[in-house]
Amino acid sequence: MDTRSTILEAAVQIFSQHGFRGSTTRRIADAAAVNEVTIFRYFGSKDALLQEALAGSDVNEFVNPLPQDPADPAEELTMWCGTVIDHLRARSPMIRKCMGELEERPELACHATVVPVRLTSELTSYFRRLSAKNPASEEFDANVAANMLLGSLFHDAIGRDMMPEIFTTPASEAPGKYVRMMLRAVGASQPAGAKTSSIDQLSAGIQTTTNT
Amino acid sequence: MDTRSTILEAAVQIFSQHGFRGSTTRRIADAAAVNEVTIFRYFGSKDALLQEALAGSDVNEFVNPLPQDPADPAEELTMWCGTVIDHLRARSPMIRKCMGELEERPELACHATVVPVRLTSELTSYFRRLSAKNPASEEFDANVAANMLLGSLFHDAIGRDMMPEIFTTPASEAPGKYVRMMLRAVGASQPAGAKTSSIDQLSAGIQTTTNT
DNA sequence: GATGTAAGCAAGTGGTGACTTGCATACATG
DNA sequence: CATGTATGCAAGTCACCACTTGCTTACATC
Repeated sequence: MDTRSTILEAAVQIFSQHGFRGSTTRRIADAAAVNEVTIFRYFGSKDALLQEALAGSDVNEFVNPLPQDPADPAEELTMWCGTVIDHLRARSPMIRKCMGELEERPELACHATVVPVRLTSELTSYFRRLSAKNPASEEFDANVAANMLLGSLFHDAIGRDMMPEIFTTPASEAPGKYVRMMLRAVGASQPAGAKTSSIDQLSAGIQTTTNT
Repeated sequence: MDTRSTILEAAVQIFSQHGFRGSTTRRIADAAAVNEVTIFRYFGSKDALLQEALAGSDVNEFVNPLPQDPADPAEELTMWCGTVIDHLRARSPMIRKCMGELEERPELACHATVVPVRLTSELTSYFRRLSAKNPASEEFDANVAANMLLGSLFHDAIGRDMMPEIFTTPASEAPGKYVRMMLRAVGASQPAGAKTSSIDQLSAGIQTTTNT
């Protein structure tokens, strides 16, 4: 592995433990097992280093799209939320640090928002598709539903190690519970083919693929 | 106002803007309009000052209990959530800073948790009471419901200024929307006396105004 | 063998931060 | 008037931090 990326990785790791002010160039150099001077030769300044490090770190992108055509929402959403919450939990120290830097260094903090923003829009449109497929179910605001579900995941991922006592559900089962609760709220607690309210089980069940 | 509390207040304010490392004794002294030395005479060290300041700060105070006997859950919860979210929003910089300090200074960060912990237990037991009063409604996990609702409030209060674009509902209407969604999830979208379970949309539709 | 490049190492510079010391001032109380 | 207390002010100490400079080592390539 080359020196440059070693330093970048070390910077991310140190930043997520100590925040900006606590990420001294010496600490980063030690973590990367390089000489402190090398950092300045490559990046010029601590600011530039951290900027590049964080910008590149969210490139460990989150990809695990929700299906285009909701078939079994409970199953699909539970899976997806499980992956999302794992992602968030793995990065919770980093996320906390970014939030703490919001006022003083917004250009760093914004790196923590790109994934959530994408997740929200993806989940919102999934809920919209779900609602379109279930026209007889109650009307609901897809964006509100998405924000609530993602809010629950955030709260769990970030809050569980700060306040373990408020979560009576074990971490592994939590996503499933959030999903089931939310599906009841939007009136889709049954698989999308079956129907809970009035008339058109058949049409929704039959109309298999619009295209993708 | 006496010097001591002036300093404590300034410390809280500076901390919520700059976090621990950014809260230099000089900055705090300037904000309090006292000499830097005075800080050390009163508190001995920066650590001790901030410890005392956060312990005494009003992040720890929230009083606005939910009614013992749920009468109109939508109304009561919306009111309560509105107050909670206002509380959180007003303190969001401070909360973010505390979360950022979790790894390095847990004894400071814990001050941000005492209110949420109390809120969760209060809301959980409200949901339990609600469920007991509505025995025919679907079973649900009161703690999960409470965590989801509070998670949504947190997400909104803390996330809205980081990612305004993901919230399509204006801040003022958000709590009401979260509450209505959650009440549908727990099968209590009607006032606690009425019932919604599977079949009786009609009764729900007809029963125009319980009161509001 | 000559040259270029990547990196280490030692030392230094200027700034800042926590905390101390010593002294001066103001005010209140006996 | 004398004494104590609360605060200000100037200066200093020691440590750390971002960043620089100058020199050296190791290796690879021509």
